[in-house]
Amino acid sequence: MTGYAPAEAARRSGFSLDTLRYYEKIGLLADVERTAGGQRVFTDDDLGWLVLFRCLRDTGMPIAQMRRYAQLAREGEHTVDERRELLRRHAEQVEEQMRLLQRQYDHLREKIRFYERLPGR
Amino acid sequence: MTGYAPAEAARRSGFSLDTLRYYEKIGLLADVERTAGGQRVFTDDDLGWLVLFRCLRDTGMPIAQMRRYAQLAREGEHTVDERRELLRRHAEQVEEQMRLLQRQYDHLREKIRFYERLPGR
DNA sequence: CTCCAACCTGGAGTGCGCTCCAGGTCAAGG
DNA sequence: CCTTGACCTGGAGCGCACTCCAGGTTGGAG
Repeated sequence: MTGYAPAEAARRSGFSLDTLRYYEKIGLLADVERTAGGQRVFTDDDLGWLVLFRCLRDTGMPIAQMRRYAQLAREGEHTVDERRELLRRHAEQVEEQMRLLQRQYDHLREKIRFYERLPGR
Repeated sequence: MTGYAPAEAARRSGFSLDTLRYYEKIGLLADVERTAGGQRVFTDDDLGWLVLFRCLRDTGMPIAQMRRYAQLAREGEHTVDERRELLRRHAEQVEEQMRLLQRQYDHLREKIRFYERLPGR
């Protein structure tokens, strides 16, 4: 029964304390356990969710969509198809994002080459 | 002497009219020509800048830095070294961004594989 | 038991990059 | 000339994802 204090959860997940509270407030992270006194105790499961949120956030998924995913997961087994499809559609968008980024990176490198070939240094 | 009306410039650059005006207002795009009556006329040169801004924006450069670059370019030849370095530093950040995106994309694909391997469909 | 760093809440504030609006002006086709 | 759609300005507003704050509570070390 591992439990992490807020500061520890923040350190492990890379999110700030405020962000963890925010994620709970908007219903991304649900039912975070509390001590008798009301202080949060994060479980390994919570940490797992945070790792996923980081992945989705870093790949540009809007919070509303992450919330939808989390919501579906909470509804149980019968939503697995929808969850899988949601992730697949997102993955496609990430692929598009990567292609665009690569393309613009190539432009950028060419622009830099232009500067490097400039006469007089 | 090609000149483009605002709507045409927007179409060609992919930026909205409002964004074009905004870019001029904040000093990204300087000295856009006008008709006698005050309406903007975009040149091929302006369009070139817009293509660059799109590249930089799509690769995540903040507007303040784009403005700095544009400022340097306007100051003349003696800023080429600084401009090149600015672009190089940015390119490095884009590389880092691409690595992160790839890493998180891999996580995402693995998560999707998890769903695909799920027993019972 | 005391202390104090870490935690709590609700709500306001921030930064970014646009986007929209009202109320007027311009200019090209008919 | 007249119409009308594209354009102008200054400034307010928006959506997102946090981030910060005040004022109070908790809980483990000593």
